[in-house]
Amino acid sequence: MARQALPLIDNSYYTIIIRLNSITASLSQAQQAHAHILKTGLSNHTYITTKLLSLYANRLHFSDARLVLDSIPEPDVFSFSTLISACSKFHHFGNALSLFCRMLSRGIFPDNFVIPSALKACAGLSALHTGQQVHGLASISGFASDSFVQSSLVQLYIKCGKIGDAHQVFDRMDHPNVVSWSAIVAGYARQGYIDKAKKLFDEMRGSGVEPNPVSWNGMIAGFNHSGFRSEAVAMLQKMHVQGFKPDGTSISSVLPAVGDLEDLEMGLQIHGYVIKHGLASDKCVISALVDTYGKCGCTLEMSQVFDEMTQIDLGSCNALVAGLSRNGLVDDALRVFRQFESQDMELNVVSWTSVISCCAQNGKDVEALELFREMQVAGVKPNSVTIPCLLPACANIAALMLGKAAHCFSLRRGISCDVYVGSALIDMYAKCGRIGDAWQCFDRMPTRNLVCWNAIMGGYAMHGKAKEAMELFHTMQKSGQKPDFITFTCVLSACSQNGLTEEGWYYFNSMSQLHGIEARVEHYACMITLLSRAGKLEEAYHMIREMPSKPDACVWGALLSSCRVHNNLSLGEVAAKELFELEPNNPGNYVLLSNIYATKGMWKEVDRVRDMMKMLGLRKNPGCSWIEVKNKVYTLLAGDKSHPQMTQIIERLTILSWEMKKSGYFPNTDFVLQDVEEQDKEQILCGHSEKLAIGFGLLNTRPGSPLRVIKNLRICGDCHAVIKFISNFEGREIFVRDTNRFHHFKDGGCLIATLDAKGLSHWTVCAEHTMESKQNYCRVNLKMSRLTSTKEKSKTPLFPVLQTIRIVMDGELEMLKTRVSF
DNA sequence: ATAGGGTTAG
Repeated sequence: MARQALPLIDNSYYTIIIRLNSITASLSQAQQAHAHILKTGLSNHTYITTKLLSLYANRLHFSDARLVLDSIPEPDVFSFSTLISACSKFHHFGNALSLFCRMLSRGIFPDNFVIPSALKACAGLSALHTGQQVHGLASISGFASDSFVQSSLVQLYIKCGKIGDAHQVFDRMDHPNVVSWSAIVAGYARQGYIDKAKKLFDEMRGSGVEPNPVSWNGMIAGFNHSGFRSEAVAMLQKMHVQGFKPDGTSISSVLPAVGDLEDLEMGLQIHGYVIKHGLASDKCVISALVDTYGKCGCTLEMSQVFDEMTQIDLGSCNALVAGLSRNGLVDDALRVFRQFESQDMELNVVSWTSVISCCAQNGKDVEALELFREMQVAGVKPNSVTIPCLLPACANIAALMLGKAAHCFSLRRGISCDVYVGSALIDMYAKCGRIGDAWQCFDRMPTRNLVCWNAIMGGYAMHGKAKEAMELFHTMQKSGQKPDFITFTCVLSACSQNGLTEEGWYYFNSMSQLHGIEARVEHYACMITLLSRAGKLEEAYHMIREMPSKPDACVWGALLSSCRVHNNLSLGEVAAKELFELEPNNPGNYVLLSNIYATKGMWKEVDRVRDMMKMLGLRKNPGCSWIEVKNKVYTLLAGDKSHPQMTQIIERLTILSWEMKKSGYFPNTDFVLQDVEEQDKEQILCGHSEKLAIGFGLLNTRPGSPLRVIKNLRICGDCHAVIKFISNFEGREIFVRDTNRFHHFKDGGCLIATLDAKGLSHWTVCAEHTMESKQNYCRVNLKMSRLTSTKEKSKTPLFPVLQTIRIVMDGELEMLKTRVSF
């Protein structure tokens, strides 16, 4: 489209151009000029209007720019290009592409300036397919050999992970300049092709193009990104040796690698370099330093770097929160976070995700969900990192509905294919008893990494589906994915739950022989469980003795649990003695031992264990009876003895107890009552013991409907027997999960299977705890929540959901209170 | 008028 001829003499025309050119910052100047242009009728001049459009666009006033563009009677490629490139420049990629399409649809032919802008937008959106179409367009338009176009194509393909395609374009370039060289080299480094990257780096020099600091930094960042940490550090050293001065970017690219390597020495050296070269004013360098010290466990140095910072920077604040959380200083992390919040800092998605992840990783599941709600209220949008941080919290408290909402959110945001999101979803569904949904998530993933495979295998193992887990193990290998030690933990735990001794041994041995993976404590724990469940207690004990590393609580716990099942006193005492050392505050161990004594009628010893617990301040009552359970219920309900269900509950418990005794369960001992804090009445009521919870569940669900018990605790022998008995007696399926401790989980009789989804109200008994903070068990909180019926579900909005969920949860408590008011 | 490198959350 030819531009309009300039008027010969038109003062206002030149005046306005001079004026437009002189506008530097102020938007109001642009608006004034705009008004003037409209007034003088100069808006027909494409050159002027395009200039104006550029003013608006480069001040991020896209809507005004768009208005101007639309007002141009015959816009040319230059007008469109101006706006499209501004959109791309400021990351408004969607706008850029829609404008590009509009341009094409108006029959305006693209030029070699607009195509790179469009390609940049495609790269920004990782829109490979659209990018390929633009590539095609560039080819038929004869711009495929334009070096800017080629360079943009290289960028696009690298961004979309198509390094091969990027290289093809690159190869066709006549004389790639340092920019293109750097891009392709960084692309290879980022994808983890370190040898290829190094080779190209040398080739670049060979072809007479000298790398500049950007080229070096690209390599360092690329290596770091693909997990080649030592390579990244080595690259920095090489850069330094060869006389290139590492700048702030080099330092902030290499520091994460230094932190991951926990190479404090290197960190200190780099810190020295930073001070010496005046890089301490660089925000990224500071936040990376905070992060590095945090990763090296130097919280003092970390705080020092943070405090010395002259200007507060969000990145460093986030790094500080993460560093505190990483070093177990959860309360400090939360306090610091709240402090930043109260200072009116513009917290971003990283800030919120850090603190959510901090809670979720430290047993504060409910807090994590509450923070997620606050995040939504604050108007910060969760992303593909937030969701996998949140999902474990959902899984731990079996908040299936919220987990599903997070799933819907991921689908809508198009992040459900992300390997982290997908793996977290698989895990969440599996832990909420929905192995079918977990499988669907897995099945629909377009790309899977090891984490995904492990998640689904772990899920099947958790559900006692050993056959499926083993099949997946082989499918995975066929697909070329190599197993790691977690894979073997999943497979072995699947075997151990199903008594597959032979298979267990096979996988255990093949681990080091075929895959070069040394057996860790958790693998031994699986084998110990497998052997001891099969009654081969001596063999299990022998294996513990032969273990290369020090057996941990899981190992001894597996033995003790089975000793309780088989009532093997001598080995039980050995295991208990070890456990009392390793986990002096875990009441379950004392209970298991005292149960063995009780079975043998050794009441003196039972008393001795009781005394030990009393001395340690462990509020547990080993070997207490159903009578005591009943008394407990009375005490709890003291405020309202006339509750309509009270009598029924007591009756039910009495009948069950009687029937159990009659059927020969527990000839000598009675049930274990899980003791909890008096002040948390609803918690006591909800999860005082599996037996109570199941009792309530039996009472409040339709006969025959499945129940599930979700526990994060080691389930001791008696509880197993209760569950086993009730499932037979009531003809109900009772699903039990013991998070993260597959090998302690499930005795022969406990079924684990999928819950039905017929909209029945299920009771979910959640024991929330898990944190074994290094050595000791923390306090155990038991919780109960109810999964809503299908009807209720449909009323619940998806996202943002937490507010609703909270209300539902509180509502549940209300409901509980009215049912069994306390 | 267009182009390559950075921190913090999994």
